[in-house]
Amino acid sequence: MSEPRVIYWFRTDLRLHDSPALQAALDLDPATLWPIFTWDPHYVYRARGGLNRWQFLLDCQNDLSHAITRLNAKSKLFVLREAPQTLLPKLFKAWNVTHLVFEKDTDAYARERDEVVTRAAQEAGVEVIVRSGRTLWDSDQVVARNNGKPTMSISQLQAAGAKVGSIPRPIPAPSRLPDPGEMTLDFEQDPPVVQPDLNSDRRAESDTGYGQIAGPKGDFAIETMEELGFPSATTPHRGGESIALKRLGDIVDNHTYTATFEKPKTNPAQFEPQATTLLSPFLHFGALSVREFYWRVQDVVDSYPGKASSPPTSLTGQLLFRDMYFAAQAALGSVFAQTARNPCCRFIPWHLPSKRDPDTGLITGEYHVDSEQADAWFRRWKAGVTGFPWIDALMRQLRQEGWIHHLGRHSVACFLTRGGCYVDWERGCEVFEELLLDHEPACNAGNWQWLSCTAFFAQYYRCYSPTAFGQSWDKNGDFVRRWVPELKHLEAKYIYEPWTAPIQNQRRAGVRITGDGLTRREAGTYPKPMFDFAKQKAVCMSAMKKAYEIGLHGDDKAVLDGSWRSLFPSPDMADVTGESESGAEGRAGKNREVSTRGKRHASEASSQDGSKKQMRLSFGKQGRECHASK
DNA sequence: TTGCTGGTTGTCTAG
DNA sequence: GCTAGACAACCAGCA
Repeated sequence: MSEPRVIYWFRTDLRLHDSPALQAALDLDPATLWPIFTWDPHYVYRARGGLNRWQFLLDCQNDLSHAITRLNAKSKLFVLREAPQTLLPKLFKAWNVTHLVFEKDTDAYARERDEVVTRAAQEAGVEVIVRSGRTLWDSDQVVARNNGKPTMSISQLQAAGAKVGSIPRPIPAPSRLPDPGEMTLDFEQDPPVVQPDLNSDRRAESDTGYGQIAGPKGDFAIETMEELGFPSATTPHRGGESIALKRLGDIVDNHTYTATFEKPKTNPAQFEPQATTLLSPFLHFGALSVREFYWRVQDVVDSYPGKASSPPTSLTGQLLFRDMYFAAQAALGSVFAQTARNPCCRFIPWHLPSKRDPDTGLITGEYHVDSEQADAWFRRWKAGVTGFPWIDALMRQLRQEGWIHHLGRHSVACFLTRGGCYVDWERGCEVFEELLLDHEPACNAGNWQWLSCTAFFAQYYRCYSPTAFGQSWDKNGDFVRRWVPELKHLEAKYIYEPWTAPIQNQRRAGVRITGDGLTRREAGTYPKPMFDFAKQKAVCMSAMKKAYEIGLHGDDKAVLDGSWRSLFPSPDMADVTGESESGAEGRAGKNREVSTRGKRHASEASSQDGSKKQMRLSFGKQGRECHASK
């Protein structure tokens, strides 16, 4: 056999430290190794990405590229601008490749992509080597050890993980890299499918990213924000493996912080510096290995003389949650990120339900406006002008910096869904997908399901207050003053409920509480709250109770064919099927009706069926992993 | 089958 | 300022 000529395909593993896949490539002792990154149109056009996350990705790529060049002056991260499914088969031939090596990626799209690429490699006689390194344990093995079921609790994850084996220790970064070979491009570029472009409204200029496979100068350079048509990012958080390792080092040097960390006790209102590690964006891009993170922390915990915290609240516990969501996604595939067809996700007839592609059954990113009022609430939530300063501060920090504290995410997610607006969690999930630096499809969908009490968590009566919760952490409202400068000079006793401030106090603080935040917002004003929270909380709670009693899940026939309407008191309220346009107009203000009529309906149903468990409808068992036995 | 316990991260009020 | 208990009541796992 000829000497190995290896393509190492970087994807969500933009690092040199602790990369089992890169080590596997080097173990081949190749004569030639091309470190490449394919600029994949799927992520550029079909996944939502805000400016801040694009910048963070480019930071990670640049840092990795410099690190590669430090090991071999002839090498760097070579970026090729074409979909990997079409590009790699051409490269196999053009570069006379013998091996393709990459880290396993269990995201729904990534699996499909990698299957296509792997088949093409096999047809070209190229050996494919894949190693797991993105999670503590291989997610597919976790699922297998969880009886093929998605991991829906930390205890399930821990039990399955223990059966898979011990978490591998990190391996060192390589000390040398082989030369890259010739990089002839004697083939045509397959142009990307540009439409639909979910990121078009963020581009200030036209996207020239696909002008040439090797970039505008033909040197396989890393993309720039200008090349992609994006204006500058606004986040102060920068990416790259070197920053990640420095930050991790600083964290574990503080033994007390590392060993006694308890997530629920960290302050969501703390800023500059934040109360948590801010390492999640690095995990997302693979600029930091999760196993490296785990063992660096665990070693501190093991040697800590005092009482250390333990999972799930400890630092390593946070990583377990990440693995739990990854394994749940690995088991369920694409439907994990939506209600429809997801057997583990409860059906709640939220406002603003998603439209679905009738062919694939997957949500399209568009939604039905079943209530103009709910749509206005959603737009105000998204823009950070709800009139609730705690919520608005968080949403503005998210938009500006791409990061908010986990408990802040809880606050705004609860507020949008079961604890305020009664808007579909998929709407919030999409906004987070766009804005979060650390957006991880599995964790984002899982956390939205958790907070909306549709999966993982069920205590819907525990509801975050948009006023009291922030106040309990930050009595003076410094966090609000930082992000909602309109209220900067308001007295602390009014800062979380500015509408209660007498007009003289508003005048003294230089602010007037008026308007809806969306139309004709005048300088020196802050909007009125968009609803009476106590009332709206009661409406939501009652509606949740009703939906729990009915007990539908995303894969129930009644959910998929729209017949769920006959089971709910207000049958025209919302539509998760997305296939019917009926009932999509103007039903604002019916929430209260839902809650009061819901009680009657529930009691009728109970008396007919005898028990709540029997009330759960069961239509076909295929694919049921979470509630088939009910 | 029944009953109990625990579940990363709620709020409010009385004492 | 702190704590305990009420609020209203979910699910999964286990004995």
